[in-house]
Amino acid sequence: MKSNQLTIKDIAKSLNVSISTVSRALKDHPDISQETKDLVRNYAEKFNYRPNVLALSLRRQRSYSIGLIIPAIVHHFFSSVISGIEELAHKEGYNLIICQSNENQYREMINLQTLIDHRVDGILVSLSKTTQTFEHFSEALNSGMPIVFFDRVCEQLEADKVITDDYEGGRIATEYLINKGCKNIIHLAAPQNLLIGRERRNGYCDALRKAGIEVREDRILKCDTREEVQTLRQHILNLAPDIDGIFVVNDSTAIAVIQVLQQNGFRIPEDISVIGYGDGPNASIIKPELTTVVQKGYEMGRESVKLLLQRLNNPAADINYQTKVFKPTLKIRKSA
Amino acid sequence: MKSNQLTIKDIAKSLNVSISTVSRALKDHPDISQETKDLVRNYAEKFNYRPNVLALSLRRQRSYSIGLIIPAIVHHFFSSVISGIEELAHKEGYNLIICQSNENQYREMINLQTLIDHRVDGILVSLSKTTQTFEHFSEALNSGMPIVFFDRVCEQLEADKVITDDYEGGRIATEYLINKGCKNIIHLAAPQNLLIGRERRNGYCDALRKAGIEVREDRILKCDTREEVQTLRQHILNLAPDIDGIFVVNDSTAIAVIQVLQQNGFRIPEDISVIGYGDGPNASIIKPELTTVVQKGYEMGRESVKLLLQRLNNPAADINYQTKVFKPTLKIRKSA
DNA sequence: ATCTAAATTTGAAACGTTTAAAAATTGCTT
DNA sequence: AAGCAATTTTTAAACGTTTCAAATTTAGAT
Repeated sequence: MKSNQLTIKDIAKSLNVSISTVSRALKDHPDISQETKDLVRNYAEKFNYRPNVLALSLRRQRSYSIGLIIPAIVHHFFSSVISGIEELAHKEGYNLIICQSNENQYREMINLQTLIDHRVDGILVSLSKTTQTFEHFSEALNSGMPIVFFDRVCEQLEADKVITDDYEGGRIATEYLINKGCKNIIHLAAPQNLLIGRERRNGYCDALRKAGIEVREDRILKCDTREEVQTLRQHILNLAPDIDGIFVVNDSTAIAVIQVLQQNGFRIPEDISVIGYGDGPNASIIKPELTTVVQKGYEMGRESVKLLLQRLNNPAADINYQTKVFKPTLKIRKSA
Repeated sequence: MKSNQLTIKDIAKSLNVSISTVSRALKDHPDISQETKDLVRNYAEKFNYRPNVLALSLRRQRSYSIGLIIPAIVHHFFSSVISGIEELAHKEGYNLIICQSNENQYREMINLQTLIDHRVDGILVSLSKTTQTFEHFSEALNSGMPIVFFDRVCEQLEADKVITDDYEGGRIATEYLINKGCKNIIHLAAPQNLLIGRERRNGYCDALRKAGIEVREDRILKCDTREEVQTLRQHILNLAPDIDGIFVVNDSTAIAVIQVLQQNGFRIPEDISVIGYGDGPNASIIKPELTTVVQKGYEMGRESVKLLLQRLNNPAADINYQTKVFKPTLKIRKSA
């Protein structure tokens, strides 16, 4: 923040006109004579005047920046969401302030406060895994802050949302396994406080029921990271001889499972079929290549910004929250 | 930017004291009586007063935000750098404005201007692949904007830098191949306008020379993305029968090469050894697992912020730019 | 009671911008 | 040459803070 930046005031002094004349000349206000406009604009051009965005925001009561709270940047899904957000936001003249919650509710709350303090015009959020209460968000919403939730949303919060139909995702994955002839399918699930966790699981359960297969609680494991696969390694291996299909809540966990199984002599998909969720670049690196549910991160990012901008540009429409739902598809490769 | 946010002015009015008293009470200024302090602070607490960061920045002539220009968020290396940056920056009270250049010089220039317009206190940059001229940066530097370059830096620019010793990286990778008995080693290189591209290549060349192996131009291919591997597919396959080692400038390209070679009947590492660069999560998914040069993204991110903060907190030390160099190590797995 | 010093509070300017309203300038008409 | 309208420019307030300098209040000493 070097303050050797030229200001409107400097221009006014140099040119011996008033500050407001400069301001108006720069934005082509009809009151100003052509002569003066040229004078001011040439000077501004020549010395590379750039308005101070901070002052503008303060004056306008609008910052043209939007905040993002995201569990972790390093996951491919999230970073592709960010790409989509960044792309559209910048194109529309907004800049992005990104905060990571690191899957931690407390950090998430701090992040939210930071963004409010910075007077962002709106906020995009994907909930952390450990978030159990939502007052911080409902307070912000009540105070009038536009918030769009994406992917990891929460039912209780009335707000704009962008999601994939995770129930459907769980269903088509499980049905595919069933159609392949699998009879004993386990599910490695996300934490059940997350809606996406419950939905994918429900899709899985309903698909089984529809096929007349009993849903067994001992065949649903909470396991959604590589690390957890290591922790549950023995448990999974004990289960392995009795099962012929696994529906896993995300790709990297699915890959870790495949690796563990392969190391222990199980053949994928001959002995056990595995389906992941996400379709990141890893999916086509693992051998056998991973059959997985496609999640459109980039598009979801864009859509979230769209929804937010709609609300920003139309603050009248107080109510009428929208939920944009992406339909998941199954990318069939070799692992199932 | 809902303006129903409580201001210091509101508090002053409600409490029938002056604005400056409120301001001072809140920051525990010794002039203010304990009584008044309590009064003000209780009120502020009760109604959840939060200072307007925009106004603060304007007044202080310091925004406590730093800008980041990065080629692409979706690459694991860069997203782990971001993580490191975000972590430390937030901890130190700075917030982060992230811009993607998408490997495009023009976008990079726009990004830079945006950040300057936002009066960030300093900027972190990793150059885009297509950046050929550097006036935009030297101008910013000259005007006093602190800039730290990381990973993709440029020799001509005098500034703080954080890099890995890429020459060394190229050297140890190539030497390892030579020690394994490889005699015909090709190099898939990054664009040579990037310093990292030249350095890794030079490391490769020198290692060959030192071993008495002729350096052949036709054995150095510009090829640093999955897509380019597809484009050069036939060329690579034509070369393949005559070679026994490949040093590739990044992991994802290395993986793509392995896949192409395997599909065409070459065995890795028996027929051809392959070494990558980066050590992202993909490296241990591919079969055979990838031997690769380790790049510490998270740590480089943190170090960049550290350097920047040093400069921000010590604007006196005009000169004396620092370059922090990380020593690369080789992670030996199965592909070489 | 008055004075003085110390303690406390307030007013005003500043950061860089916009904009409503007032003021000054111009150019026609007569 | 005066009057008037139209054109152009300026003044001032505002956005939410901080902070210097000035003003006010308090309390102790006479």
